[in-house]
Formats: sequence, C-alpha cells, structure tokens
Amino acid sequence: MRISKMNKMHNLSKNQQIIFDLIHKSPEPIKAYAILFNVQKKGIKAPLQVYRALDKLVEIGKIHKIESRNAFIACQNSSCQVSKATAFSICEICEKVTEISSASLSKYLTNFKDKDGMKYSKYNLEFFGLCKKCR
Amino acid sequence: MRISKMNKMHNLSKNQQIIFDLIHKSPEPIKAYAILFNVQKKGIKAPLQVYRALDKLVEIGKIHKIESRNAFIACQNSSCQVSKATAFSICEICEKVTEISSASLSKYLTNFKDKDGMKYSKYNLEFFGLCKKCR
DNA sequence: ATAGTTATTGTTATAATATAACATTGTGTA
DNA sequence: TACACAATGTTATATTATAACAATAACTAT
Repeated sequence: MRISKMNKMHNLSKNQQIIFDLIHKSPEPIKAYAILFNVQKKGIKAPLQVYRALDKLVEIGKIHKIESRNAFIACQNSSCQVSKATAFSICEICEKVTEISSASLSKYLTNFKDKDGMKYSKYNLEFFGLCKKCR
Repeated sequence: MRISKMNKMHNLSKNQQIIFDLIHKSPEPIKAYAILFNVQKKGIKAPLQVYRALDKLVEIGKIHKIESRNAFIACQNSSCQVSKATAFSICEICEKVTEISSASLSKYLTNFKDKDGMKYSKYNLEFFGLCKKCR
C-alpha cells in the first residue's frame, strides 16, 4: 500500500500512538492528567500534547470520552471508524465501564426522531447501575 | 400543610431557589461560573455555594446537567422528581438544547438489558445534530 | 419547648480539567 | 522542489470542580 494512503486510514502519529497504546491497555477509563503522568517518560510533557492527541483519537473513533467521568477508553467495537453512535454501561460502585454493542439499540437510536421529526447525526448514551461483581 | 412535610417535597433553600430561578429563566444551558457571575449581586460569592446548590437541584430532578457541555438546564418535564432517565437534543451550531420527552424512548431505554442481562437504574442520552433554524 | 440531628451556609484555598497563542517541524501532494 | 496541511513543542492561562473547617438554620422526636 502506498504511504500516501496511510494517513487516510488514520495511521497514528507518534504522540497519538503512545497515548492510544496507553488507553488501549488500561483496564478502566483513564483521565487526561493520568495519561500525561504515564507518558512523561516517553517525552510528552504538556497537557496540550495529550489533549491534542485525545481530540484526534476521538475524532477518528479509536477512543471514546466518557462524558460523565471526563475519562477515555479505547473503542471496543472493531469496526469503529467514527464516534457517532456510542453507548456505555457504567458501574456506580467500581466505575467499570463497558461499551455496549447492541444492534437493536443502535438501530433504535440511529432511527429515532423527535416530535418535530428531527433526526440526529450522532448520539452518546450512558447507562448507570451496578455491575455483576458489585451487585 | 405542615412545615415538617415541606422538606420532603423538596422546597428549596435560599441559595437553591436563587440559582434555580436563574437557570429556569435562562433560554439556554448555563454554566456554573456564569451562574456565579449572575448571582453575586444576590450575595452568593463563592463557586462552592453554586456547586452545592447545583448538586442538590440535580439530585432532586429540578435541573439536569448537560454532560457534554458542562452546563445546566431546568427540567422541562413537569413530572420530574429525580433525574434518572434523561434525554436531550443538542444543536451543534447554536447549542440549543431541548429535553426530549418521548414515552416510547424512555420505555425502550428503561427496559433495556445488555448481553449479560444487566438492567440499569439510570441513563443519560445526548443526541447531536442541527436544529430547525440551523439546518 | 428543647435537645439532638441533619441540611445548609459561609469562607479560604487548592485541585482537576481544558484551551489560547505562537513558533517550529514533519509529511503528503502537486 | 515548493506548497499546504498536520502534528509537535512550549509557556501561560482559562475553566471547572472540590477539600477542609467553622458557623447557622431547620427538622425530628420526645
């Protein structure tokens, strides 16, 4: 494959790769400053370097932001290109977060129209409850 | 009605009332420090006074937090007691936010079970798109 | 009515999250 | 090779949120 095509496939830059690797191996959502702390040994020194990589990774769907927690997790759907239809379950005790992949849920929400007939280009859904271990 | 019952109805304290009134009359979601700025003339001087009132108002369902915007709006469902099933539409251009009240949506989500049969006690859903005016 | 309890308030300081602005370097394209 | 655009590096600062502690007000149960 030609190198010129690789960017279009969203090959990651150096900082993006370092930060994605860290998030990907993290068992739970990780916060921006925890990321910063962990990658300082790799030469990433400033918050902005982290936030820029996070913005890009979210944009291309490699990670998602858990809005209620200000934390980031790697996308758990292999097919994810863009973060435009996301759903998560969050345990309110242990804070475990799982990405929900339910065809019927995503179909329902993707097709949802409000009273005015408005259709949406994107959604984010966060469910809260207790996970198996905490119940 | 006896005064001793009034707290159970969530009658608001002074600061809670001041802050609720401001949010309620605001045509769009309002942020904590914008609230602070607006209520300083009423004697509320510190962020913590605002955040404490916000926490309580969210807890009793009088307002909701729009997580993706770090901003607050008054509950638009007259029946709201507790914020445990919330859905909003957000215009990505003008930032107009509307609370969605759809019986079928809330029924679908309230009854949603994931693969493991886990049921949730609470959810928050944010739809993004363009509102009528911005389309 | 009053003692005990809980919710609310006031205050200072600080923590945690996120972006502005500008200079520079790398990468893909024409 | 030159142009355009993406990514990086750096310093400073803006924004959002909580810790800790003291005091006051309101509710509950005698």
